[in-house]
Amino acid sequence: MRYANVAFPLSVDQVFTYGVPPQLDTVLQPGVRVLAPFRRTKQEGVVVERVNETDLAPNLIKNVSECLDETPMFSPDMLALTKWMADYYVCSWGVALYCAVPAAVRTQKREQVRLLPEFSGSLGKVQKEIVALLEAEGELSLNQLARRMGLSSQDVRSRVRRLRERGVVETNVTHKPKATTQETTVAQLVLPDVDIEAEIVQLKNDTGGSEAASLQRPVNRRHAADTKRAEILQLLLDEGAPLATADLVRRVNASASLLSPLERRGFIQITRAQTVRNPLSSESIAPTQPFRLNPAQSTAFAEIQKALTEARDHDDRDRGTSAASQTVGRISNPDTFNGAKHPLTFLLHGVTGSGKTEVYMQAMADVLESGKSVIVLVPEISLTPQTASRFVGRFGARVALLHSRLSDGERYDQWHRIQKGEADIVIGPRSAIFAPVQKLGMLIIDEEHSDSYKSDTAPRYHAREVAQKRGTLANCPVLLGSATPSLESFHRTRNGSYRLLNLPARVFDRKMPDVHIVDMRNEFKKGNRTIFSELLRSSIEERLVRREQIILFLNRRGYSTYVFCRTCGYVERCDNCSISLTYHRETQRLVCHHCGSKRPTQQACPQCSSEAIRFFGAGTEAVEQEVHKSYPKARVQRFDADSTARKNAHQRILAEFEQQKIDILIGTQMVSKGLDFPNVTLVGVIAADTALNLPDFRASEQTFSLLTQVAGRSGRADLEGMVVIQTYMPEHYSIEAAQKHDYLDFYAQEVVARGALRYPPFAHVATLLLRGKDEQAVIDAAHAARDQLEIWQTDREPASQVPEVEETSVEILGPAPAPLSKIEGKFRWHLLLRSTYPEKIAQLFKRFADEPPTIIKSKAIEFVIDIDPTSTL
DNA sequence: AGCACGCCGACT
DNA sequence: GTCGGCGTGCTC
Repeated sequence: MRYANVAFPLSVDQVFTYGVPPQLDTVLQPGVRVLAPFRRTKQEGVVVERVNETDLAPNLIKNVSECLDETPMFSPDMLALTKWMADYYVCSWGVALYCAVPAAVRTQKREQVRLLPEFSGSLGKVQKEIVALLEAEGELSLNQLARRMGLSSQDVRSRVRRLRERGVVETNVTHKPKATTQETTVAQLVLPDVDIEAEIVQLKNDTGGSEAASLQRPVNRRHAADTKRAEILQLLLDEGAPLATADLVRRVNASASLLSPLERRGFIQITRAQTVRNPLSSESIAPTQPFRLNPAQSTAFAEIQKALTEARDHDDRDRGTSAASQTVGRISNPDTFNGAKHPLTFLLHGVTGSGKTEVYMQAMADVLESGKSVIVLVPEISLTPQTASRFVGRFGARVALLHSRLSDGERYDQWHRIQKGEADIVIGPRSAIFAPVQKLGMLIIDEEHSDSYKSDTAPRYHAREVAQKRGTLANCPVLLGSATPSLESFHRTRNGSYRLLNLPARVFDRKMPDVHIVDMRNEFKKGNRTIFSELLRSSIEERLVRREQIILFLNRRGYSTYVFCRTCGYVERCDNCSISLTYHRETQRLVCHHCGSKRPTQQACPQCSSEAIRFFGAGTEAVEQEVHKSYPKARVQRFDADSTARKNAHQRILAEFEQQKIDILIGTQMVSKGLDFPNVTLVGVIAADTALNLPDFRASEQTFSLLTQVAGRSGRADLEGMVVIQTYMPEHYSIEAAQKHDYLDFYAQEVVARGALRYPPFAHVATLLLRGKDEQAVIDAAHAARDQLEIWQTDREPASQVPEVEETSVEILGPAPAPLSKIEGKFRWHLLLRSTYPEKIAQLFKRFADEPPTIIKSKAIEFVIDIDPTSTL
């Protein structure tokens, strides 16, 4: 194979053909990252295939300059997976590849600028500034120059280019990896244990002087040092392995200067060694044993186990055929991933508290036993120490935990640990679906309905769909779990593409909490103008008396959701976004929850100077205040993005709640998932219908799911739980179904609504969002986009027409202003595409991305393609 | 996506 | 004749 095709993370979906220098021939396997000459510079990309033929004229072909990996960073499966993503979600292969890898493994380009000895002639003002800076600092990178001068990097680049042409400066481009393996100094024992023990005794005896001796300070100090030395040796002895010196001195609380005498005297050796930055190693977590499964859990587990065994047998039979090579480049319908050939996806539908995690863990143990690995996805929000410790407690150091708080270095090390097979369980958020495990035995997605599995940047993939594809490629089962499955997933159990497993009851026969619906219209009629209904009030009082704990849920941060002038009707709005500002009492600021901009509150109306400015719409801060007012002695804590902003605040609050130092926890979404506190017997939902009123086709599903999840926090142990849901729409089916804990009832009603409107799961939808600062240009672009798509849609060449596919196989709706019509100063319009053939939508969008209407470029309009969006706001 | 190129008006 | 600023189009 003479050439290597390289994909770059550019927006153009195209591979580039390079020559292979002889010394790189063996190492340039598909999947390795390379540096290759690209335009004037070098660019990092990925070899996706080796080929013998090319249409290109030989003189146009350049050679790959450098190979960045000894072994491929992407396995054949991962190449196939990312290719599928590129086709399905409409992005370039290169972008999909780099989305599957942590940013920390990417090389970073730096362009250093250096002054040449002599230069003459006149220079422009900016150029003189550049020269002056370089004279002062010697050498600077382009980015540093840009920052120091407050210019855009393009501006600096063009200045530097001219300086370079005139021989004033020279530049030098380097490509360095962002994170690399870390080396630390470690200490290790070099003498046999007995000798060390003898020395420890020796050192201790020296210090064993009389009390009087301690009055003599120099002696005392030396003795203290000897004690520390003894401790150091003891620690190394106990550890039985080399220990980082930094760790060592920290743990015995000694100075590092004590080490070198020990080395000089030949007891220890101090060397540099590669270390793995493992964020788990410092935590000690109590091991847990498998529980005895109840009948429903056993049945579910048995089914999964059967599939695991079948997958294994299947593997043994077909070893050698690569699933990857068969599927590269084909667009697949997610509904057909698991055709008759691999009926491998399970939906574990278990009510809250039914012990889904235990089923996962026993299935995981089964996979590990066969020498394979498992990826477990959990929603980012529930990636807390509480979740982690459940898995770490069972599987210990085999777990690699990927979470957003990892440093680049930690992420890099975890990634390599997984790749080398040192960790065979990966737990992480949606991006963990790309973890480079070699022998994948199972994929688990907990809380599969969670919208955190949908990426909000290009490519806007859904981890559940990617998991389907990855499972098919690796021939391994996919296990989805939820108390409130997404409509799509449950629908697939009905049409036979998923297998349904049920856990209908809580473990240990615990009862589901009693859910009470309070119609807030009646409270208003009765003259109750406070946030709490009478029922919620009395229920809170009961719990406080009984010393049981309470969670109050409200899906809004801050104090009030809008600020309104009663005289003239003025509402405080964000200048950059089309939403009202939220008043935050704690910081005394009006905050935009979309762009984060803040401004001080006014005493009088900015428009009419009236002082009748009032706050409306309660947020968590208002609930907190109300609780303080009504129950001054209760210990209250808010748990939202504001109160957990500081480092570790998240963990600290949960720990205090667990230790019952907090009576009432007031929270947003953050309290809805995964929290498991036995003493919580009351959950109050302050306003159930905030989400219901959003103009979004998933509003009912969101509401049902949220209510069910929040309600599930109550009565998880021996104490019976109660839930109070306050609403203005008590008759809505998503609220009624949540009251009855009846998912099937909700599904039955929602599926009818979706069918009538041809929304998922009955059709695939996709959106094209156009945004820009010039409102008229955005509107024009949206219409141009619509017209263009319409033409391509009806104008297909006859050859490509499949008889049974109707001419209008893709419906194009809109354009219309997006419900959030302006965000961060950009106006937003969108189109909705709908079809039962997702590949048709992808084809249209692919063409749109390749040849967008001219107005998009000329008027600086950005466009965003979202396939299978989770919301259309 | 970068990033260089080339064009045009402003200024020396 | 140069500099600064910006739109245009290509990348093996």
